[in-house]
Amino acid sequence: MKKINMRSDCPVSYALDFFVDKWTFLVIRDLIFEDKRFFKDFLKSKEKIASNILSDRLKRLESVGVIESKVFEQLKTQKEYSLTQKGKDLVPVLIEMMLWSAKYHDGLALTPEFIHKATTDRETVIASIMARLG
Amino acid sequence: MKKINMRSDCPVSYALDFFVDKWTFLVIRDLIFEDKRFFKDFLKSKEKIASNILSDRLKRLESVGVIESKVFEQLKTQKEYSLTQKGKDLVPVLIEMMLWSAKYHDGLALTPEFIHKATTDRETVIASIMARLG
DNA sequence: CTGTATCCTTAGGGATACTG
DNA sequence: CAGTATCCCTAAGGATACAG
Repeated sequence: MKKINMRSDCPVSYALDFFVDKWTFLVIRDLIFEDKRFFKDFLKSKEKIASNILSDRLKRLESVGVIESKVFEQLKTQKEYSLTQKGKDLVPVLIEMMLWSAKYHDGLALTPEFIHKATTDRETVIASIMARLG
Repeated sequence: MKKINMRSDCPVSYALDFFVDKWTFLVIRDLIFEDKRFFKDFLKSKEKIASNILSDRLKRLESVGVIESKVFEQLKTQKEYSLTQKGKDLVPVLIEMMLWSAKYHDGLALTPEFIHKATTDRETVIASIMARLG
């Protein structure tokens, strides 16, 4: 499992050490915006994560307390993943990343409505996402 | 030079493709919070970036329009690096990363005052950083 | 379906010597 | 001092087969 080496006490560096890889944040994105909960759901994301990598990242995210998993009651062979509070608190980071990307690159999958709303009424947008996540 | 492969039209993925490496964001951090401007300044940051990597990242950041460089008039052998608007617009992303890190990890180099101020009066904090950057 | 294991390739990056 | 070039090593991660 990918392990974290803390390079300094800088809070930026700390965050980077956590998510500087190609996949961690995409799994979190899927949990926040795509309502994905099962292994197979994450596998289907358009960036095409390999199953071994997904397995590794889910384990690591759980080990650092960003997600949690429980047996899915309707079908005991499946595990259901969800965000912890620590994970939900990444919403503002995601939002800022998205707004920056949208500002400087055309053709990304973001509606003008969302961009406008998130820019002018950021707190409300974040609050409503948080509410949806429970 | 490290090249960017865009994996999808997702704005999160887009941002990740840009800064998913150990150094890019630290260079930006140094420009925003440490007022570093010269090659040797970045070399001195506590995470100890190697000169070849720094060289690569500065070139790439300039090529994607996040920083710009100009000959330093007082000493023509030096180049002075600074953030473009696109670079300055990363301030909110940095701030959110820092707050998340501070919330979930003790001992990071952030004052409680800053954390409090940035949490309760985010817009003002961002505005004052932006103002300082010019 | 949920993962795990294996194999293999490549990219990232550390160390360091070097040039203008 | 500002960078560049080289060498080399390791870790990240694709492909894929497989197990419960």
